[in-house]
Amino acid sequence: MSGYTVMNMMKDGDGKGASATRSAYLTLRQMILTGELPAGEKLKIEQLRALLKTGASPIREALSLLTSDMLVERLDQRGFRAAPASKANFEEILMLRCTLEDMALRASIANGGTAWEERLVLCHHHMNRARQKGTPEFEVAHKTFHMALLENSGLPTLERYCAQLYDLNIRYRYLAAGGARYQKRDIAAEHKSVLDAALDHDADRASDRLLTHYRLTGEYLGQQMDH
Amino acid sequence: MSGYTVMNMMKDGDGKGASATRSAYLTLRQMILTGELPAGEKLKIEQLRALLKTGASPIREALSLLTSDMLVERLDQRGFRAAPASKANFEEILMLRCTLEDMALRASIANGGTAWEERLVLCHHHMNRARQKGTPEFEVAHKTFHMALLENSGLPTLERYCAQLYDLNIRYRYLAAGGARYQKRDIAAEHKSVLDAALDHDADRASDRLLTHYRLTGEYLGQQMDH
DNA sequence: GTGTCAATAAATATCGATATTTTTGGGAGG
DNA sequence: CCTCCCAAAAATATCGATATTTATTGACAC
Repeated sequence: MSGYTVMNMMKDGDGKGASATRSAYLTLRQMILTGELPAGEKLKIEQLRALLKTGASPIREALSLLTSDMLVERLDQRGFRAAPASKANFEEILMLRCTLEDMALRASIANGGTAWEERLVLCHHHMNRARQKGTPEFEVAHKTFHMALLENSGLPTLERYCAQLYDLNIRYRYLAAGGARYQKRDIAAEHKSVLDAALDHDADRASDRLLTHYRLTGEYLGQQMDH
Repeated sequence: MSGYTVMNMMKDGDGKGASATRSAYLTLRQMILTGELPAGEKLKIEQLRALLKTGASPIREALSLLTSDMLVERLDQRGFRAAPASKANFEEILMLRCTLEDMALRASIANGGTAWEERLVLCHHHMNRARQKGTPEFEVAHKTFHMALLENSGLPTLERYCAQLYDLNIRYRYLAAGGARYQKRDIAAEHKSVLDAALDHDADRASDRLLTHYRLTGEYLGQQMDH
């Protein structure tokens, strides 16, 4: 799954050796997710070209790709802007996540398999380790764990939607709280209970724990957004 | 909602007066949906550039945009290809459509409103009229009607997913049957019963009729795909 | 035969310059 | 004082050429 050679290592990762388009895509994506490029802001090609030190073509292409992720809007002949944010949008995303992840998680559990279970355990372990290391590492591990829960569903389109919605939700975490500040809740315990239920093949319990996890976070963020 | 002037009329429609990117986007999209560009086929820039008589930049950007619709895959540093098709993908799409359209339709009905109901009646009428006119007109009107059912949900992200999945499904209609050939079923009656249930604010009945409509079509197409 | 490697051919990706379009701002006319 | 319209400025969109990268081919060694 991750057999790197010196040569193709240049094309993965965070984009240092990748194509200019991919590099720009990853950078801009991060900037929008973290709010460094605020919601609704006009994205001027020239400005971004200077910022990323690359030509206009990679920028334009990256912005077109970000349209897939609903992080950028394209206004024909009038350039691009960072997708606007609103509480209504936030709540829609939360609702969709609950519906779609429920479906994906149940399918994953139904498919089962030891390979998947082991991957799950490993991702969970990595996530806990990453908590000590720092925020960016934890963010990555957190997403990996959540996606691993769903990635046994055999439903790639559904998984894609879930990944998209996950990112959109992260964006609201930054917009609302200015970062990945967590609350008093015992997030680790919530994750553990989802993991345990999944390993027990208890779809109802796993789904319930997962959705509760999302709804609690959603409630917290919703409050933050009201100031 | 559709206040045209001579000036901005140039930027809508099928792309004659629109930007080269938009024009290329619409053309390529149609070609992929109808199978003129077969599933899985390599999409060479030079070849498309010659075909659409435009530069490489609009082509590349259009292909990047088609990535949003899951109609094109991007292989970093190796160009683009039309998204592959499979029966598994077809069935996933059918399943997702049923789940998501059910949700959207119920939300639309819950919101209600005479404006929406009138729009529905009108779209249904246009669709019936278009049946006489010919296939392309009917295709447009058919999609418009189906989307109108959902476009009162107040859930734009969900609507977007539904529209995407609708297109992906259309593609399988062309792949399986070589066109919009309909079967012996009385499609018109199926549409009418969805419309009536929606106008009655009977969400359960409307959803049942709509999903039955999809599943019957899905069954038929599934058979076609087995040869 | 068969596999490897280098040279060649093909295709992609990117740049820099230019054409087009939208936006802005400052009068003239009402 | 407000509105409309035209010119200037800014920004987008597009082109054509070039640099990079990947795919292909054929010779050579094993």
